[in-house]
Amino acid sequence: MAPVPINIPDCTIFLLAKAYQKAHGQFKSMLRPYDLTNLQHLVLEGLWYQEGMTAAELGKLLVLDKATLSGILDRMIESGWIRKERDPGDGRVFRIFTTEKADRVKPELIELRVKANEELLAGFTQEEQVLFKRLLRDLS
Amino acid sequence: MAPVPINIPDCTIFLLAKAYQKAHGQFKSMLRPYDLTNLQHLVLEGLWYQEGMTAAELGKLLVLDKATLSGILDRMIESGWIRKERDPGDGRVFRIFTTEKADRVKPELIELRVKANEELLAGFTQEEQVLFKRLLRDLS
DNA sequence: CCTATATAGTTCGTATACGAAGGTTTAGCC
DNA sequence: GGCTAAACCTTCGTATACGAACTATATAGG
Repeated sequence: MAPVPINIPDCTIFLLAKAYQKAHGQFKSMLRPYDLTNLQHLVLEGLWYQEGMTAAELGKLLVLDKATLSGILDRMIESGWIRKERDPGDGRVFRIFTTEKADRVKPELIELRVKANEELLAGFTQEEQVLFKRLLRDLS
Repeated sequence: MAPVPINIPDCTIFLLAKAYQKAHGQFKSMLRPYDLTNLQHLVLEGLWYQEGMTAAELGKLLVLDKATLSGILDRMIESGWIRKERDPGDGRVFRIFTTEKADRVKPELIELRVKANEELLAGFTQEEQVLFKRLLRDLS
């Protein structure tokens, strides 16, 4: 990832986009050995937090559009990371579960995410790290 | 945009992705009246900074993949925002220029970007704004 | 019981992203 | 001069994103 050019206007939106691009790219390459995309990994983390969520609940938790999520879930079923079950009580709803294939690598993947975050924040002091996360959360 | 759920793991990459998603979405809706996407607007800003750049130079300035840029430029030519000219000296190169259509709305668009940034940072103090931008720049 | 409305998901269209492969043109080197 | 490597750009394949339209199912009211 090339450094952000110095001569770009003082644009926070641009800086944010490039910071995201960099973090996303770094984690993406760490996930390559698992044949998982960033979003697919995020879905697994969401399901490990709470198994059996509906697609709508998962989308709310991960702040993903239902149209986006629909395709991601399809591909993850295709590749055997998750499975879908119709809700017995509500015919509109699917409940999503991780498969054994996913659960086998769960500790590795969580460790990987922790490491990716550490690397990303490696240049910051503890105070800066805490502050950075607060600012990201509190953005208008 | 829904608020970031409290119960998501302490993941900076996720926070960064969602902060970007929010900023991107807000600016996107501000650009809708102009029939410009965020990236198309960014290309215009880049060209106003320096007209006649090659696609490669523009990609470097804006930190965009050349494959991504190729499609964006095509659509912007199609919709009349920019034009391409073969470099007389180097047959491999295209130089990109804004059109009159773009230059007519230049002041509005720049004003719009400034406003979008202000809104995004509205909840922060001056010190926090400066710090936030520094942290985004210095991310590993 | 039946209709009006709301909710859950899918599908479609358009625009990013980006790795990889391919085509063209230039440049370096013997 | 001719060949190889490098630079510039396009194209292809896959995966997001997300608004909008559509289907299927629930639920609320009368």
